[in-house]
Amino acid sequence: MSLRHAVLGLLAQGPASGYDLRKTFDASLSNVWPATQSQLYGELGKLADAGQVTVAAEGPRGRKEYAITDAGMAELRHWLTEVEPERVRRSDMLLRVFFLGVLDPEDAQGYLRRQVQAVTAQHERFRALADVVDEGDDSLSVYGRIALEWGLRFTETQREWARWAQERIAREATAAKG
Amino acid sequence: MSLRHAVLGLLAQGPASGYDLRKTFDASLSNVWPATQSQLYGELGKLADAGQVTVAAEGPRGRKEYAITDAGMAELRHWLTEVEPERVRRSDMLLRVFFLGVLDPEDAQGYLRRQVQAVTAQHERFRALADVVDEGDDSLSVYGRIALEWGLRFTETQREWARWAQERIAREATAAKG
DNA sequence: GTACCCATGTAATCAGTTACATGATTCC
DNA sequence: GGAATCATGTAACTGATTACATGGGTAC
Repeated sequence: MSLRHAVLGLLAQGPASGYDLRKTFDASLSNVWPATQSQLYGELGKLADAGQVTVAAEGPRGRKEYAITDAGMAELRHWLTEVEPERVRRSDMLLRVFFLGVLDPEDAQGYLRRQVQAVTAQHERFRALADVVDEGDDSLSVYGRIALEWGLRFTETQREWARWAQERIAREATAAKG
Repeated sequence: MSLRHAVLGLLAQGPASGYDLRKTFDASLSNVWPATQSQLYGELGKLADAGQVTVAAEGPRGRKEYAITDAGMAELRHWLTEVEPERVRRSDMLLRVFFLGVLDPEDAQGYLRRQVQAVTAQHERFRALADVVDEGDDSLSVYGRIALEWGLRFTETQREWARWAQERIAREATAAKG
């Protein structure tokens, strides 16, 4: 049910069309909540039916500009302050870790080595993004920067963990041989 | 498509029934890949149709014990070594952060304070789990412990981040007033 | 006039959740 | 005999992904 709130949150910053929202999603929200074009248009329709957004203006090429209503703002605030975030997060990266025992130790270490590389690359992408976001002073930039800081710290932690895990498996393998 | 591989991974440790798998999921895999009973039985049926598992034995009460086949092991190894894990992870906790600007600073800080509490509680649960897992010496315990270490480090990082974010918002609010 | 971007929508499919439905066996 | 546990399955619904389909406006 979070896509609905993501849309409300973006419309709380100002009116926008489905097309505008898609670009904002791709640019800033895609790291925490990806959404496809068809999902967005569908959700806007449902929100309009529920009275949480309205078509504020129509433009060329059938463009519909949506605005959040009072009911929509109330729902957004409710979600922000009263609804507890999901604590379980699916991770197929960690799921694989449970089963590394079916590989020989070299391949298990290879898996973790690739994770170090991948997460390092992602850290660099976040770093580059931070430079851009630091320019902005709108609400989405200010709080987007805080979310991005999470990404920077998270990728750093994950890199250290993957290195630690690699070593632990190496020691495990040596102990088994000797 | 990861549930399929989670099931293969568990059956790689030894034969089991759908009922057994459900218990193992609840006990160890639920933190990285939750699955419901109905999903499990459905997936076992599909895997059997695909020839990646077989019914190795039947027991009382209609119990079917499944075993992984060579084709299933090949698929599992392929998934572990060749398929890149998803890098995007949905987080409604972080999604909310983007929109904290619609709240007044006190409520925004309240949100982050609650996250500190929630993640601290989860850290403690992981710590308790670690004591239990450290006892086991089977493959799932050894690698499960490595996954758990990720959880311990991740929750620690998240707690520090949430504290930092709280302070940053406090400073932001003071600067806006002054 | 043609290529590119703006702009919206539908259909099919898949994964995951919740609820329902049923019955056998074991323990006391 | 009754409760708890073992054990499997189906149905309805929701959310997300992929692909398809269409057409208007703008810049050159």
